Amino acid sequence: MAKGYIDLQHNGKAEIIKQSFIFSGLGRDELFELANLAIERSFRAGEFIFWEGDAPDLFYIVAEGQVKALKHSSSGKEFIIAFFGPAEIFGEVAVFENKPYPASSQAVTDTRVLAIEVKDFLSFLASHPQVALRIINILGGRLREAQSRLRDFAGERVEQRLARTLLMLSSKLGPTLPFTRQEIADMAGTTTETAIRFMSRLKDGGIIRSVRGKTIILDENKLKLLSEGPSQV
Amino acid sequence: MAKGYIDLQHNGKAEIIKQSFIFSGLGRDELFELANLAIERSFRAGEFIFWEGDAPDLFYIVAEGQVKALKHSSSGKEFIIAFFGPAEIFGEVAVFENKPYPASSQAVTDTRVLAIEVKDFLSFLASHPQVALRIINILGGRLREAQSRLRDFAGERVEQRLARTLLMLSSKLGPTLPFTRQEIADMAGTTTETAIRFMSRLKDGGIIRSVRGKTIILDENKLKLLSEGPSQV
DNA sequence: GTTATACCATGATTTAAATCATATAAGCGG
DNA sequence: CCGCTTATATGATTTAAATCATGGTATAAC
Repeated sequence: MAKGYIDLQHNGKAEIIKQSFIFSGLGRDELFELANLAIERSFRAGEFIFWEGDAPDLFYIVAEGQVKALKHSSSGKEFIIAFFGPAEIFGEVAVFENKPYPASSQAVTDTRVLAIEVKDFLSFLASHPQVALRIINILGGRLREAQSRLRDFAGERVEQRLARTLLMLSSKLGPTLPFTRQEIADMAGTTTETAIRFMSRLKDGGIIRSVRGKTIILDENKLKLLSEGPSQV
Repeated sequence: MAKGYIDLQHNGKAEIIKQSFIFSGLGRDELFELANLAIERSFRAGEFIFWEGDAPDLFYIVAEGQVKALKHSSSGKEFIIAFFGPAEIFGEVAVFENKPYPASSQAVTDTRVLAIEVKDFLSFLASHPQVALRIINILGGRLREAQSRLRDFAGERVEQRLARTLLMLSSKLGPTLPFTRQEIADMAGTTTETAIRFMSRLKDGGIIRSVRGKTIILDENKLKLLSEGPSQV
């Protein structure tokens, strides 16, 4: 096989790996080392990458597309933990504890991911402590946000939860949010109808504009006021 | 100061540090190095160790007593994220991101803690990668549990949430739980009255026995059945 | 181009849990 | 030992959000 061809393939994976926060400080040789370990996989929109409860044998990075992590209640109701875009790691909670994946991961759009065998990844980590520190940073951020959402679910009304969900999504993705009302409802822990009513009020108030399956936030400051809870006069 | 006296003091701190999961693999010299860095502080029951939003300058380990991490809703309602007992680290979410503490920490009982300056701790981490891997393990476990609770809050009824809260506490502390109905309610995201009604039903059903401020779980299997959600006939 | 499905929308009704009210008992502090 | 505070308990009422029902439109699939 022509060397040029191999290098191109490796260069593609290395480029994605380099964009990932936890690896962005690595040198060229280390990036290629990881690229050698990484397998690329493709999934159609709607396909599951792994299921909650599966054995955690692979560590994942999104190369292209969008992935959501989700759990189900005892009655089958879907709850969306997070969305992941290009260069983001996912499935990481299970991997370091050697316990089953705590959530399922599903491709929202047609998606390509890089997968690294856990044993290979842990070996790599052992000799690259700066990557471990980056992972601590990522996990800390995710734990901070999870705690914030827990507090919201325990003690805030549904419209605050919805407003905060929109703000969190826009801080991550920008003002254009590619989500249906049902997906927004599943992240905020409410029903589709409740999310529809709330979003309609935002449209009427000039806070958002939306077309089917996509929401554009026009007035983030008003949304922030809504997220702060009932006004205390 | 007599050397024997210094060693006794160091040995006390080193002993606590050694019991902490993240440090349990360290050698004697490393434990003493950390003990040198650690400051001991005492708090009376009810005192706050730090507040949500404070700058994250210290990393903490419980030496003796019990600490709770808590947040407040926009209406001031208290939500308990977790309890920490001897040898457990806390305040760690903020420290690795250099962002404010996301929750307050309060001594539940009279409590002694060890505090390490963040800059000293990060230096220590940089040269002890096995500690970083342990921290990843701890953060992963906490994130897994936070995601599970998020799913519960979003989609389960209050009695499932209460039953799961009791099961989670007992898996950590054993069958005797030193919590009031209000503390259990604050962890499960409900009101004190709702928790009281639920616990009274458990008493009537022979599942628990309780005395003021303390609950003993008698039948964990029945509690598990209750936690599984409404029976689907 | 047509049909089916998914998404958005609105209204009416139900319900789980919160809220409010009140009472009793246990434990702590002086 | 007494008084006060906190914790547990029960009942009635309210309410926020879920549920159910129905309809319209846009988009995708055939």
